[in-house]
Amino acid sequence: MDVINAKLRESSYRLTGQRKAVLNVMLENKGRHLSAEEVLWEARKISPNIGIATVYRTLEKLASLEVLYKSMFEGNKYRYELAEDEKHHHHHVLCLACGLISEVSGDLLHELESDLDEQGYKIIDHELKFYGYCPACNKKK
Amino acid sequence: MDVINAKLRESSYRLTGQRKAVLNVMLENKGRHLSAEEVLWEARKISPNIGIATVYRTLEKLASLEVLYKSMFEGNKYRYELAEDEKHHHHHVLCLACGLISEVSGDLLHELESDLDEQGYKIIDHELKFYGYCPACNKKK
DNA sequence: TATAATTATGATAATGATTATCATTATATA
DNA sequence: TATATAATGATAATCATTATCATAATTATA
Ligand SMILES: [Mn+2]
Ligand SMILES: [Mn+2]
Ligand SMILES: [Zn+2]
Ligand SMILES: [Zn+2]
Repeated sequence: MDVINAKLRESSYRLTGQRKAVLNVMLENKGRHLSAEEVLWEARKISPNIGIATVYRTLEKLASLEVLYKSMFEGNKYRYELAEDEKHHHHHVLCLACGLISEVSGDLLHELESDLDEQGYKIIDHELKFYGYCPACNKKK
Repeated sequence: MDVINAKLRESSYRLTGQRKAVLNVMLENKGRHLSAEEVLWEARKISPNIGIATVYRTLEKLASLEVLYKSMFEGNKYRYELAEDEKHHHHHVLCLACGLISEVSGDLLHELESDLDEQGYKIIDHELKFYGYCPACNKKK
């Protein structure tokens, strides 16, 4: 939280009531992947008049500061999650039955990346998503 | 092409002029990743009155038959490519400078998948995207 | 063949997430 | 306090995709 505050100040972003609200929502949902709309409903419990535009703006700012990660899940909707610097670069498993999003921290992709390096590519980032059934849904069948 | 025809017949889909046009476009662009809009323009050279709805419908059908692969690239737009069964499950490298989409056929992800298997997951599919600079753009800097 | 049933098409409206606009308000600075 | 700057919320615009629906083409049936 102090780190986040520092990042905001560095970029001369004011920590307004609305931004505090959005931040609180994300902090209280550590580990969850929320859509802008979901953040809006939660944030309105703290800052009742906050508008969707401000939510989008704040989420974008926080993502650009790497306080949040932004990722597309349903194919037409972004979701945001708190970036915990420990598992900096993690990946996702999506359950095709219940929609559960779980995480994979292992990262054996560096071998592929170094292959690409040798071919002349400069790889900056990668994103991996597994699709399948979570343990609970897998048992039910 | 015979295979595709067979697949269509199996599903009792008529191979209409419009569908032939869309198919031709995809066949003549083997290896490229086209948006629905791009397919529309090309298809109109063959079937001038074809509408965007028919293009979407046809692309969806062909994707469900696994004749095409469908994948999101720009974050808000799907692209379709001919599914060549050789490199069945390939992955993508996106150049952040010129937008070039190249492909990675290596697949070291099975280790991650088997980890998940042991945890009770049933993995059906996965999608990996690298973001970075292609060799050409990488040199220019 | 004539007719009925099915499937496909194209124009256009609707949808839904995101972005842009703009007048108003809050905050910081001189 | 006056003034510049940043932030906000309502709402319109955008853009890809999907739904609707009347019409046309194809196939099955009598
Ligand atoms: Mn995550
Ligand atoms: Mn490809
Ligand atoms: Zn599940
Ligand atoms: Zn490039």
